[in-house]
Amino acid sequence: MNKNTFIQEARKQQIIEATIITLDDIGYVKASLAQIAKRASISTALISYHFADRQDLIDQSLQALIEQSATFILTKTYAANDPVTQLGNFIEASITYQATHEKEKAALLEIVFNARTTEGVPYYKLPDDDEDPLLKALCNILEDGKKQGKFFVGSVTIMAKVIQGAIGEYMLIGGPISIEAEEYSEEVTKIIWTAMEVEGPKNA
Amino acid sequence: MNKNTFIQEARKQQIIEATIITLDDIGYVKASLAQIAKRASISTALISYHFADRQDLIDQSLQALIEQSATFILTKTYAANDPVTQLGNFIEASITYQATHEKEKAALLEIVFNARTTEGVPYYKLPDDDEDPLLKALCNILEDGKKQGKFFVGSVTIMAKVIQGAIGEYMLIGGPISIEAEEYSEEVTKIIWTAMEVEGPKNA
DNA sequence: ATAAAATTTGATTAAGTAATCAAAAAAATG
DNA sequence: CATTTTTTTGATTACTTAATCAAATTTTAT
Repeated sequence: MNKNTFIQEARKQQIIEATIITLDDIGYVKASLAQIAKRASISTALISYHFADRQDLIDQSLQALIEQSATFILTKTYAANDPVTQLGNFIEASITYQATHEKEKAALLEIVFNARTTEGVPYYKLPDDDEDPLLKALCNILEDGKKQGKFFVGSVTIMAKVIQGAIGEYMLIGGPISIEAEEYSEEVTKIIWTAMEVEGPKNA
Repeated sequence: MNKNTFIQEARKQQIIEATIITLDDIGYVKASLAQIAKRASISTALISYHFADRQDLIDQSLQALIEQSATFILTKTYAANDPVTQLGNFIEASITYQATHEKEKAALLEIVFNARTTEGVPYYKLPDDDEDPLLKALCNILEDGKKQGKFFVGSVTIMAKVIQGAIGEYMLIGGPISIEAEEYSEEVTKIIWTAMEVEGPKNA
């Protein structure tokens, strides 16, 4: 039952990886079970054996993608203790993750903008506020900085959205990347700090 | 040939409208010709008569959506002459458009994040810089303000992305809208002006 | 009104879809 | 080594898809 679960878990992981590759490769619309199976070098029936249905596979892939990116970003974020540095870390890590995880970034986009609940509600319209650990962390950092008198913010919620937007926008720069990740994240950090009138190290 | 074109054009317009409604309704994946035809109360073959293929229909719908929003936003933007007000107008008009054109907003998202070129390149990865009239206008405004010594901007390109990101983020707030359009656009304008050290009327 | 042209439809086609299932293969168990 | 359990497959299922086309309808022109 132990090793058994390991093997099962390994195969599920393999199928999820193939799903991510397929989504990046040909997009959500054409990412059929057949296409995913081909990339995993298995039969389509095996996917059905390990996952309840296509929706289930997509959902588990999404969950894996979210967890992976959140771990990466939050680890780097909380390497510091003060909100000013944390914010800089958060922005930099978010951009870096995208730049170094092309496939995962694309797959995440494909799922979020295509999948819908059984009731037909698109995932991107679901209230992310409660669930999204990244948004939560970002809001906490902003609240902290505000309390400590380091940030001057009107609405924390809206400032968080603006930061998320700036990060998200980098996702959409495709093909031959015209703006380097480092340049972009430094400049965005500078902009956000200025907007909050931070006397930061990069903002002098 | 004159009235003829009118009728043809009217039908095409009707089909494009049905496409937008369908995309908003059930999403790109399920927006088949049959579903679109049903909503237009016509046969599927009639769609094929007026459009080369599904891709063509989607492309023409996208073009219509882009033109409509660009006209709306740019008209309001250039009601003013100075870059500071223009920027405020641009942000406000962009948010307002989304808030008042739910269906069009959703349809645009569905197309941009789903459609791909024949070579398989997703539309959102296409280099928008050259074509997108909104980005072009935004960059011009920022350049103007910079030249006139009213904006302090490091990289105009990146500042434009940040603004676009803040606007785009509002698109993704779905369901029971937690933030009012007016509040959001005013706060964003304030943030961006502060980031560029603008002494604006709303920024005192 | 009649002929010609444009528009619209219903039926059909060929291809692809997710999911199921009995049977084969592999692995784990005693 | 034999047998039970888990894993995997190939074939089949019922269904949806975009696109085509001859025939019917409507519109336009004469």
